Amino acid sequence: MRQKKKSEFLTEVELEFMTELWALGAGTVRDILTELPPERNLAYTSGATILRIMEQKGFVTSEKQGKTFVYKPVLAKDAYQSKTLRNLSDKLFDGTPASLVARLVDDQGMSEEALEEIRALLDRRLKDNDS
Amino acid sequence: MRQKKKSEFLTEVELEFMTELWALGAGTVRDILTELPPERNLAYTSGATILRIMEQKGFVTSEKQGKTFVYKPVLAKDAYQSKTLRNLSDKLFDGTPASLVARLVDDQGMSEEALEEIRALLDRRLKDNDS
DNA sequence: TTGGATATACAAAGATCTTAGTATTTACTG
DNA sequence: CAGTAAATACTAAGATCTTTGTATATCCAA
Repeated sequence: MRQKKKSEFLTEVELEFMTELWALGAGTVRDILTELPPERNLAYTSGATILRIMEQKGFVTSEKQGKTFVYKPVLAKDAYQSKTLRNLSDKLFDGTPASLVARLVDDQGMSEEALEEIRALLDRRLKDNDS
Repeated sequence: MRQKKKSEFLTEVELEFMTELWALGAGTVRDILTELPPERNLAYTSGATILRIMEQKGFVTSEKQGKTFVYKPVLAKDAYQSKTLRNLSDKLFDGTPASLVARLVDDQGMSEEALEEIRALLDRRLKDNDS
């Protein structure tokens, strides 16, 4: 018997839509379709269906303004990023976030500034924990 | 018309199998099923099907030993980790890996040890860049 | 107030994913 | 050499994902 799996993570297309919603703060089907790249020719009804499903799954809420639904993300982008990283760390990095960073730092073209920035962030964070 | 999309990334179950293959170096259907958690009651034929599909997709190669196929990852775990991080960075972190690390480090669920480890990693990397 | 444009509701087609069953092949063992 | 255990090959059911069409509702302007 298959479990009715609670979909915790956004699908490819859902992430595409959510990214626009996060940027806009909130928006209608039309708003989002307008933001998508022009070569992404998606029928209006497709967009509407995607958002309706996202609402069913609990990723967004909607509020009717006139005849139109305005959709809003339930989870802030930050929170979803964290959640995703935790999952990735568990599934692909043996649950040790340090190894994830190691991989990133090893082969990503990260600028020295970026590295310094992150170290500063870590220093601040570790100091906070001490206090 | 839907594009025949080349599946670049492992699905959930494929990752589960590939994780065992990476740990084993190489293995048969039986090997992998043995490594899976006991509560994961998967029929033998299911495992065989999954690996056959993974081979079709180019994730593994096989070599027959006696009557049995031995499967081997095409991509090393390191390489797949990198690929995944690049994708995640693009799709969810505006293409800036630094913001990915920042989010990870900000995450409350992270132990002090892990943070120290990451800082050490950055220190080492920054020192290397100086030299 | 009625016609047109735009939005929603619903059904569903076709793809992929996950899982397993049935039939066939293969190798060993008595 | 025949029988059995185990592997492979193939088919397919049922779930989810992506996309769209059709029907209906809603608002605004002439």
